Amino acid sequence: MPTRAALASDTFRVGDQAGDVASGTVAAAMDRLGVPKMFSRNAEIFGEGEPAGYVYKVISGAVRAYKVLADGRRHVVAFYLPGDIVGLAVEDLHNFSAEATTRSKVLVVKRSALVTLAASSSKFARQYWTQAIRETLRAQRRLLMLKLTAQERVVAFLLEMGERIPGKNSLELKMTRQDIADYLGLTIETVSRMLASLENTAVIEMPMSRRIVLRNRPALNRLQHAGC
Amino acid sequence: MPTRAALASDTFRVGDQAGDVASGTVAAAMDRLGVPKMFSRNAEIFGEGEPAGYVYKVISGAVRAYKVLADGRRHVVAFYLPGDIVGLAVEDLHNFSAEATTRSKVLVVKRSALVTLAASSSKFARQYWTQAIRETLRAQRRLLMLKLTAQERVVAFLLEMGERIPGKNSLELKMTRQDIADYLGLTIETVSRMLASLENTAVIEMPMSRRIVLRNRPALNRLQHAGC
DNA sequence: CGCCGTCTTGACCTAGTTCAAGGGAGGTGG
DNA sequence: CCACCTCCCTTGAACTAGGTCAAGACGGCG
Repeated sequence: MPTRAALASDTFRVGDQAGDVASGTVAAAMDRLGVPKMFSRNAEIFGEGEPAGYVYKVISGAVRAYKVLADGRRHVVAFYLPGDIVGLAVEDLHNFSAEATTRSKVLVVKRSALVTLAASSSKFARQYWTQAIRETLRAQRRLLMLKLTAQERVVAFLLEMGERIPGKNSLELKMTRQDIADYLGLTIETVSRMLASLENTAVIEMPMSRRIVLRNRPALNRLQHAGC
Repeated sequence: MPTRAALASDTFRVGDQAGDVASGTVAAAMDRLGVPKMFSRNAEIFGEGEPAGYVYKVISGAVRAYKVLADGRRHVVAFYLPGDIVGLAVEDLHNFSAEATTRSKVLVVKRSALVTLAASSSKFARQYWTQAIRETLRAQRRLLMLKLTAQERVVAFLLEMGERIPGKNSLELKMTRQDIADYLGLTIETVSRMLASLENTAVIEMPMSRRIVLRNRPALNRLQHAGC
C-alpha cells in the first residue's frame, strides 16, 4: 500500500508527495489545469452513464462513488479523500455516480487536457495509466470483504481510513453511518454495534460519532485477520 | 501422444470477445507473440507477489485468480475463460495467484513485448490500457455482490457465465463448487442449495453437476434484481 | 470393483438483519 | 439565547438467511 501524502484535510499541500512519484505528476498536472469547484453536502458531481468528459481531484471533504440497484439498495463503490483522483478508470461513460458526502472542494479537469499531455509525454502517459490501474487493485482488494465478518469489515474500514487520513490515530469521518454501511455491505445498525463493541473493548474511542481514535492498532490488525 | 488438447468445448474462436473491437488487436498481438503452454488441473500459473513479467491469454479451460487470507479462507478474485487476458492490470508484482481450474491451454507473452508494441503504436497502447481498465470495471461491478443475497449471487454468477461462455443456454462449468463459493463469498453448501432450488423452480436444469441449462432467462434476470 | 474427490441434503445454530423506540447534535428562526 | 426541528446515531428484541456439522450419494478412474 503506497503511503499517501500527509495532507491536513483542508490545507491541501497538493501535488507532489515524497513517497509516490507516479501519482505526483498526474496530480501536479491536475493542480495546474484544474478549476476548483465547491460542492455542498450530497451534491452530485457526476451521474452514472453520463459521458466522462472530466476528471476530478478531491481537495477537501470527501466523495462517494455509488450505484443504486434496481430495488433501491445503494452500494458505495469507493470513497475518495483529499488527494485522490476520481474518474480516471473509465471508458466513455461513467460507470457510477459521484456525490460529495460533505461540503467539499474539488478540482475539475477536462479529460482531453490530460489525454493531450499523455500524447506528448510517454512518461506522463505511463503514470496516468498506472494511476488508473491502482483503482483496479483497490477494487480487487475490497472484494476480499465478501468473506469477512461484520467486525472484520468495520475494522478494515477503520484501518483503511487510518492510512488515508492524516493525523496519526484520530480520524474525522466525513461520511454518515449509512455511507459506511453501504460501503461495507452491512446495515447502519450493525456498523453502529460493531463500533460500540470496539469501543467497549477499548480498541477505539469515540468522543463523538464522527470522530474516532484508534487506541490500539495492534489489536485492530489482529481483528482484521484477513492479512491484506 | 493423445492430443487431448482439443477438448470438445475448446474449439471456439479466440480473440474477439463478443462485439468488441478494441480487444481485438491486443488479443491478436498475443496470438502472434504468445507461446502456448498446457497447465494441468490446479497447476499454478503465477503466484501472488511474483514479478509480473508475463501476460497470459486463456485458450481453453479456465483460470482462477485468487488470494488466501491469513486464516486460510480463500477468495477467488476472478475467473478467466477462453479469450480472456490475465495479468494486464498490475504494477510490478502480481497481486494475486493464478491457477488452472481444469486442464487448460494458455498463451504466454512477455509483458515487455507488449510494452514495446505499445511504444510504437499509440493506437495499440490505447487499446492495451482500455483492456486493463476493463478489469477495474469488472471488479467494481462484482463489488455490488456485497449487498446481494445468496440466491442473487448465484443467479448473477450463472448469468455472467451465460454471457461469457458460448453455446446459447447450456453451460459447462469448468470449476468446482468450492471455486464458485469462494468467488461469491458463500459456502459450497449454500451454492449447492441455491442451484437445487433454482432447479426445483424450473429456472435451470442440471443434467450433471457441472452442466447447467438456463431454462428461463427472464426469470433469472428477474431474480437478480440488482439491475447491473 | 472399490476408492476418492466432489456434490447434495438434512438438522441445528448464530451472525447479522429487521423492526421499533428513543437519544443526541447541529441548524434555524423567533 | 433558547426552542424547536430534523437528521443522524444508538440500543434493544425478535427473526431469518446463511453457516456449520454430519451423513450419505454420485461419478470418474485406477
